[in-house]
Amino acid sequence: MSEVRTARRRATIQDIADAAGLSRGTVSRVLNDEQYVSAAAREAVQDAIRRVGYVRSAAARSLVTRRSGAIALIVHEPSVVVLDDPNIGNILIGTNSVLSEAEQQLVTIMVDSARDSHRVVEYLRGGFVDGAIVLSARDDDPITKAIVEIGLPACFVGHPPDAAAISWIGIDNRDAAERITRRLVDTGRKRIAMLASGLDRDSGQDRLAGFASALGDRYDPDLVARNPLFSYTAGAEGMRELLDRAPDIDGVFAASDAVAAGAMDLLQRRGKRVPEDIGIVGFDDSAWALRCDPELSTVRQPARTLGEQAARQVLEQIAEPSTEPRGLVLPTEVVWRGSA
Amino acid sequence: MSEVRTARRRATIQDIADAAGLSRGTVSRVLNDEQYVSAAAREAVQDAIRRVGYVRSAAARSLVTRRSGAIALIVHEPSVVVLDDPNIGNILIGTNSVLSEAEQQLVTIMVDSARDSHRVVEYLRGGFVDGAIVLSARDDDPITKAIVEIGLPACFVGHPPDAAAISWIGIDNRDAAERITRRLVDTGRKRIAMLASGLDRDSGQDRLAGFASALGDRYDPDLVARNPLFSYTAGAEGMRELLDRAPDIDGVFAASDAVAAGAMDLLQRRGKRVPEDIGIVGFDDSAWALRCDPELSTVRQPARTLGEQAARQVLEQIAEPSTEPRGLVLPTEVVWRGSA
DNA sequence: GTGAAAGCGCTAACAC
DNA sequence: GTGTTAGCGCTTTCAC
Repeated sequence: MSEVRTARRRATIQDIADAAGLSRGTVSRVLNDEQYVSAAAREAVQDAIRRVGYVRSAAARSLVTRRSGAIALIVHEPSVVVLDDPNIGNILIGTNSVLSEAEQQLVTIMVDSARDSHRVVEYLRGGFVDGAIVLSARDDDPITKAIVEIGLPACFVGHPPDAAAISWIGIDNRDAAERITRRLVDTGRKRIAMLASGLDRDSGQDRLAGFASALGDRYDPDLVARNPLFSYTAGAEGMRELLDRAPDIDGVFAASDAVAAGAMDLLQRRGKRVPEDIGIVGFDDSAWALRCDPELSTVRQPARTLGEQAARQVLEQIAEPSTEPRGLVLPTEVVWRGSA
Repeated sequence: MSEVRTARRRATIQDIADAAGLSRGTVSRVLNDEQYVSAAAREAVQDAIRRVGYVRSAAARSLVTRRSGAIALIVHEPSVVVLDDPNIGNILIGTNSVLSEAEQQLVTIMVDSARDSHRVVEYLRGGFVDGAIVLSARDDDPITKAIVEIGLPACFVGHPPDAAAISWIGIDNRDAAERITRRLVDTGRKRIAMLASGLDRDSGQDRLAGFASALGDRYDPDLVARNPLFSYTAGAEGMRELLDRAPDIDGVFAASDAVAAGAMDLLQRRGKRVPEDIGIVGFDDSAWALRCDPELSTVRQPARTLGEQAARQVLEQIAEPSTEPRGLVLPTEVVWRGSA
C-alpha cells in the first residue's frame, strides 16, 4: 500500500508490471511480441492488462522509437475540386489498401488555405507521421520545403516535384493525349477541337500539348476552348462556345470525362449525333465514361495503381532510408467505346 | 567541449538552450508563446532555433500535455460508396473549416475492412487524436466501443449511436421523405412509386418509412424497387423494373439524386416525359440535381453544416470534458425545381 | 528469461 | 524574468 491511487489515472506499463508481479521490461516485451518471455509471464501480463484496462500511449512509445506507424496522404486542392475529381478517390483506395496491409495507418489531410498549409507543416515536422504521399503538390510550396528539410520519406503523385530529392510517380499526359487525339484523326475527323481544362497545372498543359502535337500542321488554336475546371459544366459551356465559333467541328477531345459528358449533353440538345456528326473522346475512364450515351472512348488512368505504388515507395524509403529518390511513369491505355 | 556531437542528432530544446545561453525552461516558454520572457531572451532563442535547425517533437510534447492537436474524421464505409456519396465531401469541408479555424489538424481515416477497424482502434487509443467525428458508424462496432471506453470526445454524424454516451448530429430522414412525397401527392400524382436504396441503414429505412407514411392507405409495397446502392445505375435499373411492373406510374420518389438521375435517363430512353408523364423527386440536393433535365426537385441536406456542427461539438467536449452528450437534428428543406 | 536503470524531448511547478 | 528539476510512459541496453 505504498501508493494511494488518487484521481482515475490512466494505467501505465508500471501498473501492469505491479499487478503481474513482473518488471516493466518484461511487460514491454510482451506488448511488443518479443521473444525471451516465458509462457507464464506472458499470460500473467495479458491477464493484468485486462484487469487494469491498459491502453498503450502512442506518444511515449513514439518518443523512444521515433516511429508513429502512420503515413499521411496530403491532398493539396481547393475542396471544391476534390469533390469531383474522379482520380483522388481511387488513389486513396490504392494507398489505403497497401498501407493497411503493411499495418500502417493512413491519415488523409486536406490543404485548402494558407493556414492549413502552415498547420500541416507543423504536423509533419512534429513527427505524427513516418512518411507522406502528396497529391498535386505545388512548386515552391511550404509543405514540399518542409518534407525536404526534415527528410521525411515521401512520394509525389501526378507531378514531378521541383525538389529533386523527392520521389514521384505519374502518367505521361502528353503522350496519352497525343495517342487518343491521333485516333480521332485516323478515323477521318477533319475539324478537331479540344475542351482544355486545368491549364494552370502540368496535367492540363500536357494534355493540350499532346493534342496539338497529334494534329501537327492542322492544329488550330481557335478550336481550343479553355476552362480552369475539369467539370461537367465546363464541358457544356465550352462545347457551346466551340459550336458557335465553328459549327463544322466533327471531333472533340475533352480534357476529362466529366468535361466530355457536359459536352455530349449539350451536343444532344443541339441535335448533333454522337458519333455520327461529331466524335468525342475523354480522359480518365471514370464513372462518367459509362454514364454517357453512347459510352465514352477515353484514356484509362491507373489511379488506383498510382496510389498503391506511391504507398510502396514511401514504405520502401522508411525501411531503407538511403534509397535514392526516383520518378516513375505508369502506362495509360486508350479505351475505345462508342463515342468516337 | 564536454560533448562530442556524433551522428547527426536531431536538435532538441536543450541544444537551443545551450546555443542561446539560456535554460530549457525559457526556451520552452518562447516556443509556447508564454509571457514572462524578456525581449532579449525571446530573440536569442528564436535566433538559436534558426541556427540549430530545430523541429519540435510532437511525441515528447504530447506525452506531457496529453494533447495532440489533431482530430480524426472516421469514414466508415466501403471505399466504393465513399467515392460517390455527395454528402461525405461536404461534411469533410465543413469539418475542416471549423477545425482549421480552431488550429486543430483534421485527419481523415477510412475504414474499409476488419483489419482497418482494428488498427484504427489502436490509433485512437494511442492518443494520436484528441477527438473524433464518426460518419455512418455501425451499431456494435469496435470503434464505437473504443470511443466510449477511453472516453474520447466524439460526435457521430447522420446516425444516433447505440452508445448513449456519445453525441450525435443528423437530419430527420423520415420527415423529409414524408414532406417531399406529400408534395408529389398534392400535385395530383396518383400512382406513386419509390426507388429505395440503402435499406441496411437508418437513412434508407427512414426515407422509405416517410414515403409510406405520406401515402397512407395508398401505399403499395409493389411500387417500391429496392437496391442496396444509392447509385445512378441503381436508379436506372429500378426504374426499368418499376415500369415493367406498373406502366401507369406517374410519380417517383428516388432515395437520392444519383438514383433519380439514373431513373430520369431511363425514362427518357423509354420516351416518357418529365414532369408531364411522370413527376420525379430526389434527395440530397447534390450536383446531380442540377445536372438533370429538367432540374430535379429534391431535399436539401445541410451536409456542410452537419460537418461544422459535429466539429464544434467535439471541440466543446475537449474544452469542457464534463459536457453532457447530446443529439441534434438539423432541419432539411424541400427544393422545388422542374422535375415535379 | 527477467530486472534495473538510463534515457527519448518536452512541460510545468517551484525556487530564486 | 529565469533556472532547476521532476516527471510524462515507454523501449532498450546491460547485468544477472
